[in-house]
Amino acid sequence: MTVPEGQTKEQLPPTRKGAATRRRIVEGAAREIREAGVFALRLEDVMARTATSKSQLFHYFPGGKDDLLLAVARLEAARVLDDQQPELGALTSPQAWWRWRDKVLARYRAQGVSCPLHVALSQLGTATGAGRAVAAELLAQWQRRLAAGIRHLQRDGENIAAGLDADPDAGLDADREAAALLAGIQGGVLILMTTGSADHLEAALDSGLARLGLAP
Amino acid sequence: MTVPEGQTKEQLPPTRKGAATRRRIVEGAAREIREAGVFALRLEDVMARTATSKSQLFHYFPGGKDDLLLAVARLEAARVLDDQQPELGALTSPQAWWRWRDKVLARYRAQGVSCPLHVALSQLGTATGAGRAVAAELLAQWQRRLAAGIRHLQRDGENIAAGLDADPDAGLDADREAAALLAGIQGGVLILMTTGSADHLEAALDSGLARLGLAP
DNA sequence: GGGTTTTTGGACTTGTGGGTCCATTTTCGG
DNA sequence: CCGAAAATGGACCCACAAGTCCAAAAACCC
Repeated sequence: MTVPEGQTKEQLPPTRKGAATRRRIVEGAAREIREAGVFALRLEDVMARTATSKSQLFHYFPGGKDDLLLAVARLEAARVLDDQQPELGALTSPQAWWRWRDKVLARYRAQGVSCPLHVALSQLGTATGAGRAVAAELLAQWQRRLAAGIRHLQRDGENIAAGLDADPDAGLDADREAAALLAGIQGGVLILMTTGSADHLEAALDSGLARLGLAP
Repeated sequence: MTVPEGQTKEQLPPTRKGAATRRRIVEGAAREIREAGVFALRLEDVMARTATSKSQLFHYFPGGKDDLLLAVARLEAARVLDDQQPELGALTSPQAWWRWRDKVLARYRAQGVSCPLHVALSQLGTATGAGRAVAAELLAQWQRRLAAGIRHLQRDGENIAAGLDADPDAGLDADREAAALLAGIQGGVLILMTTGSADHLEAALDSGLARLGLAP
């Protein structure tokens, strides 16, 4: 109802060749954005890089540029979680948590000042709603896994410190803490994007883990 | 050196009338953005709303749209800190911290899904560097005040709990904790912008304050 | 009050890059 | 191997808002 135009449907091409072309276009656009930024992104560039014609672009992305951008956003969103695996999927020990922390930090340090997902989303004109949905879904999944990891920590803490009461994170609401940690990460990345320094991201991660009772 | 074109200089009009016009334009553009978003922002709209002509726009903002956007960003950046006063300037007691927390939360809840500053910055084409500078300066000031507040808390803690060692925040690096807290806020706002829910912002704030030893 | 600078009006240019169309070729199912 | 559906090439369009210009009016300074 709130999506009057735009082509939000994932439309998978029926033929093998078509699917390949579509993939090529999306990946090419993604690389283009990573290298040159979204501002510079013209359909022509994508055409040149992926050796396709305009008719193909509009064939696979009837909604035009927004549609393509949305596909790129989906790709990049998937990559965000993938890049944190396998740790994010199995935050079952303090060691796993720290490995995860290091991976996140390294990933965003390497990515540097330009976040393809954030920037793709920000350029979405008409299909803003759909873009938000992609981002929201990513955040939800991310948070879910963090919360699972926190609960794991809490269970282990209970077993080990049964009888004692020194466990720092026993009384915490796992979802809420996951939300706070996720917010810290997002903010850290945002600040990294504007200042070029990952200090805030690192501080947020370390502060968050400390709060969960994980000492460096 | 890295600013080849663009008009980064603040150029204050020499005459009274000129200054007024310039202000009118910036404020009109800011309102326009708040109401309709940046995507919708056309110079014509600004002209209509502020009763100015194109020559005026380019007279006061030789760099064109980017230049204007930058001015809006500066305005909104100033507003961000102002809206947190007077608490942010005097985080000298737990009560002040909590009042500040409430104010931040209320401010961003009211602002809702669209952050004028963030969105103005994101639309800056050429003058991206200058935009980053504005954002970086805002973050730096913000963090400085948080850090000052944390140090205050630590000093008070020492006095009160002299001899004891139960003070939770005594050993913390104030700047680092301020950085983490700021990251949480930024991330919370970012998430608010994409999901419409302020839960993350609230979680980040509460988690951050708890870490500073401030119980609700 | 006169000369200079600033401010303002508004018509005109521009060019760019997104979007449309149709003809041709290729793929694919049976 | 044939006919339908899908994929592709590339010419064309064109809206549209950013940016330019010059001349008239107002403000300022002494």
